Amino acid sequence: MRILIVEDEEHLAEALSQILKKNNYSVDVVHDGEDGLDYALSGIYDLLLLDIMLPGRDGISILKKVRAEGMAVPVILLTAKGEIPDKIAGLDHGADDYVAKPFSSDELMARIRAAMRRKGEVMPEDALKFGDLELNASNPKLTVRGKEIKLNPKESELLELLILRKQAVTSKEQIIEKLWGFDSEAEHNNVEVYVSFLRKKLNFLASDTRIATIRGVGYVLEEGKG
Amino acid sequence: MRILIVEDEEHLAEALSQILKKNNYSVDVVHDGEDGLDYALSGIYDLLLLDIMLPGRDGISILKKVRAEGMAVPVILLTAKGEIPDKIAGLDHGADDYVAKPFSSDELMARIRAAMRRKGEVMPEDALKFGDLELNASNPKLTVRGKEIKLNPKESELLELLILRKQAVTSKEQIIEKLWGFDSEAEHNNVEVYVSFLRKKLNFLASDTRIATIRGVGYVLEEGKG
DNA sequence: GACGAGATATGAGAATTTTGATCGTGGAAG
DNA sequence: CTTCCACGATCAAAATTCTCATATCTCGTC
Repeated sequence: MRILIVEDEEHLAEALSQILKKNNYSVDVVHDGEDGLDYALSGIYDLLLLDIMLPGRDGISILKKVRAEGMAVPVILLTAKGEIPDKIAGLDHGADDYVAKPFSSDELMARIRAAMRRKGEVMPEDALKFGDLELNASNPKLTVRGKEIKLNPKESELLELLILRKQAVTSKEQIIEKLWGFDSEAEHNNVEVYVSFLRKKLNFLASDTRIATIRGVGYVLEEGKG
Repeated sequence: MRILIVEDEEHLAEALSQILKKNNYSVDVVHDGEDGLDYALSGIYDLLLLDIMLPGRDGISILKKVRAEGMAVPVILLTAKGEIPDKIAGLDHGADDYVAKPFSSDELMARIRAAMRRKGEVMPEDALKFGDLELNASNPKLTVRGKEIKLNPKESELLELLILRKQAVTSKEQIIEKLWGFDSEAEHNNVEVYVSFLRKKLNFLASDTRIATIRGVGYVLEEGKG
């Protein structure tokens, strides 16, 4: 995945580059609009990150040219506060999203993923499996040998976490961080409640897989009967 | 709020500094352990962000010295992956938290807020006010001239957003970003529903303040009768 | 083996959030 | 001045999440 950043503020460009590299993207940075257009038209990028205000040629102009060339590459515009009117113009010209400065790296990453997703360049998530379980996380439901049942979001996230961690025991703290965010004041009992919900559904599906309690430690998925 | 970063990796230090400044903290950066200790002991910082691996003097050593001086300043340790054992040692020596690299800016900010909260050096959030409204966001309730009513979390976040933005019109998109996260697929109608909830409560409180609809644009708070 | 403390499980109900349907309204188009 | 339609408001019901009380289990201790 290769991303082009066109941004004249050196500091911001550097910060962006760092963030993206940390997330395993290849990054090229260009500081002015004319160069930006040249790079953009090269066609080697999987996503363009364009500042709107730029020396030489503004981001929207780059966007227009790129689209005029028939390129479908996802584009995210960076806008300073108070540039909201530009937002509309940008989206009209085929931007996939805009991000208002200042933004968090999480936000940026999520928007990048979202933009790529929208373009159909999806990262094909394989169904999550463990033993006889098959979890469809996007439209949460759980299947065991053909029989299926709907999960609600929290149940789904919990099961996903347990499946991803395989044999590793997952502590309640870890579960709380994932499901409620580490800031939260969620109680241990909340975890117990959702474990209980899941067990009920596993039972309904007559699954061989169980959620085992490791007293004082956490929970693990276990296959086969005990 | 003044924060000291002791981190030898220039890039990371710069990124951290950016993030913190964006969040309205004053930041000083030091790249080596000995200097770090000197700065830390100056006592002017509200929080220390210490890398564990450092040239000169490691983060845990700095932490120990600081605590030995009787300083209660919140400390967050930065650890590389696989330094988990250090984590325990650090927490034993009086660190308030540790953050494993790589981390998101959101995570860092949240941990910083949490660390400060824990130390009781709370940012005394002045009650949010607008016109005759007084919003207590932590234990969500809304007061108008003595009369008060409980808000649920989403109502409170919505009103908080509207108050913080004062005269500025807030779009539904912005509201969705704040209340549900911009990743979400929440509908515009969700916003309308919560606006409706709030209006009902404003009405109940006989407030002079109204949530005005700017058709096609968003919502604003307005004081006084029309 | 009996006992007690802490940890875990579960059911029921309350609170909150989300969905869907329906009704109203402002403003552009004619 | 009408008509029409996208946008917005509201209500009721469904779904989900959270809370609380109570039951059960595990393990160390006597």
